[in-house]
Amino acid sequence: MAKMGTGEDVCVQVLLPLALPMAYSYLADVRLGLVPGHYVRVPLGPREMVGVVWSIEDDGREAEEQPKISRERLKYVAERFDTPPMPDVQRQFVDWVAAYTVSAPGAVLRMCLRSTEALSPPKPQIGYRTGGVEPVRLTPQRLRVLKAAEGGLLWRPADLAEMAGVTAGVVRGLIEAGTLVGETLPPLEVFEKPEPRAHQVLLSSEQAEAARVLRSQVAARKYCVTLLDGVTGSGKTEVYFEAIAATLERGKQALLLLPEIALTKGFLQRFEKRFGVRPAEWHSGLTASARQRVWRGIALGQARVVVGARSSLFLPFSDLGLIVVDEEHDAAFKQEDGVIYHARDMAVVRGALGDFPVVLSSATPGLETLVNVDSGRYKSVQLTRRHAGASFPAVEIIDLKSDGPEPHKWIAPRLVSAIAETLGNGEQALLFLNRRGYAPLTLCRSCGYRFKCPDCDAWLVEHRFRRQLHCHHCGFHNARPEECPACHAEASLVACGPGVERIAEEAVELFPEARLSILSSDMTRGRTLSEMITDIAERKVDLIIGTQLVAKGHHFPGLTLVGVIDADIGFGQGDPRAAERTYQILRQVAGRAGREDLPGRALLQTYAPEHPAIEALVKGDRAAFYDYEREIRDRSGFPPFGRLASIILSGPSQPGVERFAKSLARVAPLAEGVRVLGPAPAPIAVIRGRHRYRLLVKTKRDFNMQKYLSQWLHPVKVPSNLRLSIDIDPQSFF
DNA sequence: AGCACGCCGACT
DNA sequence: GTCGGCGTGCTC
Repeated sequence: MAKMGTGEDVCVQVLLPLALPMAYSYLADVRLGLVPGHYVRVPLGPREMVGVVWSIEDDGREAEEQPKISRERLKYVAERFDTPPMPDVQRQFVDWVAAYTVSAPGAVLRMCLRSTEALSPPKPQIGYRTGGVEPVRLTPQRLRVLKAAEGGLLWRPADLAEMAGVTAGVVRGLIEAGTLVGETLPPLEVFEKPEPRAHQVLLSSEQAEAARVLRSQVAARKYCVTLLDGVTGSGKTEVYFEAIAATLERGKQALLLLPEIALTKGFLQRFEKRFGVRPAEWHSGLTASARQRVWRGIALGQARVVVGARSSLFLPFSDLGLIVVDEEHDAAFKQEDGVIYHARDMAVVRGALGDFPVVLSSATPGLETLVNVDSGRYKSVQLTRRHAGASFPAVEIIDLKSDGPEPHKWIAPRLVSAIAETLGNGEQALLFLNRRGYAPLTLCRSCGYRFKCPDCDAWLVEHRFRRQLHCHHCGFHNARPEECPACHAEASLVACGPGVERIAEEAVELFPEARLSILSSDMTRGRTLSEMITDIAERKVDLIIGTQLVAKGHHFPGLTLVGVIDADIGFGQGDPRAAERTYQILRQVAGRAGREDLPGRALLQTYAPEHPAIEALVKGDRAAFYDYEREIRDRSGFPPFGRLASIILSGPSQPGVERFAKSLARVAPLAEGVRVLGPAPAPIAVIRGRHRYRLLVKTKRDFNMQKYLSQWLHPVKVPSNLRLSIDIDPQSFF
């Protein structure tokens, strides 16, 4: 339906949600009234696609992106959507993130267009009720449908079919026969406005002061970043809820970012209790229709508060006025594939572009954040006291070198007696081990064969409940064989090391009467997880065995003892970040104990009691740990005192990837204060059959990493069977 | 990201 | 002889 190019057409540059190097030019009738930000449907090769108008030629002068083909050959914009245009600030954000992460703007735009169906108004739903003509034939199935539909209410066909236990065809037949009559249903589920003063809780004086600071920042409507730095159980949530309330009072939208795993029913209920309505939710588990509803609600400004995982940064907020990043240190904020970004850092950028405050909340802030506080870039408010005067649990060490359990056991005698004592008092105990499954490695005693994933460079983890061996890096799993696949010896396979299932097995032997619950992401799915958490909170469980999952802010009032099975996971590889991670998670887990009037204690099993992270936990001296960590990073030039980028190459053949990685390293430009390390096999050298090599670029703090990388990589032709991805600010330093 | 085009092996 | 495997390259 191409029209003739007349003077009535404008040339617009449309960014498409594809990893293309630039926006494409199209013609559009001036009467379409296109402005930058409009969502449009445009032809692309044999198909059509939704994109966003990025710029428009202004009176005679072309926009900076020149079309490479002549104006006569340009195609026409097919449709303009009536959805409000993407705000300028979001387009700036897309460009900024693309430039920072060295990725194509279109690849970032793709994250903004996760629900293209949401661009059109939802089509009205038809509900059906009884009351039409008598059917000619009344089969038993038809009768069941009519019985289900009686009462005069309107039902959707799919629901009717399900209620009557018949197929959709039976319902359709009755509709066609005119027995069921249809009416348009009122649009369901509009977003109710959260009420800032629905239910204010009584804040402690310390909380009130912190809330006052945050409220005044919201009132100032200026960009600033504030670390809400409070020990576990000090009530940070109530404080940032006040900042959200203040934002709502000023008619702005608020975004609360949580690590995906913390987006629980419990948390949403807590929000609902405070604000009277449920917030809009955004995470990977949403259905297509929920996604559509939320996206549209945000674009139209109906949804006022969004609680979401990292991808919610790219939602089309019409009037965003605050971002809160809870558990800001959490590694889950790092997006590891596609456009690689850190949601906490990008939230700060979004705040700067939108000129509004950003709140980072944590009991164990990232070192980067603390250094930004030191330098005055970020402000900080502190909460030092726990609820109702509860103190941080006493942390004690069990030195596994001298006081460890007997061979093939994992719970040391002192921990066993502490658990017995706790359970005897009618209190709850938690055993923490950040390893899923039964055993992280299975080997053959007679020939030494080790079970390894065929597609990854990783041991297979035994899951004894399922009688399977699993790869935790890809979906691979198989049944656990009875005999060794290499030497065929029978009954020679041994499980090495513990996972949570194995700890549970030992705990059952030790405490047969205790009611036990395993909390691990692969054993608890969806609703069951929240049910299990509720069971624990209601004290239907005595002993909890859990992975990382248990560390995330759940409130268990009866829990007074935390035992850490292996406090050393993460040390030893020499990666400075690993020590920080271990410190953060142990501190969080230990903080689960004794939140109310009951004092708590934490026992850490370790081979390295002298490690600064362990010592800091015992002494309760957070500053000592961060001082140590700051010193190490400063001396070695690691972030935040230097910059890092990693270049990951992956491909089907190991020699091919290695050869290209080496050739890439050879052409790295020389520059003052830049070191290119590697290539070395990436931390997990093979994933899903793809071999991975990694180059690490380490520079001084004030260095334009993106410019350097572009100069280096732009002229390079990457073989088409290899993939090159860039990770700016990688989490792991080795 | 799709989707077409194109150049090689095994099938009715 | 064709069907179809997925490598390669283009899309305003």
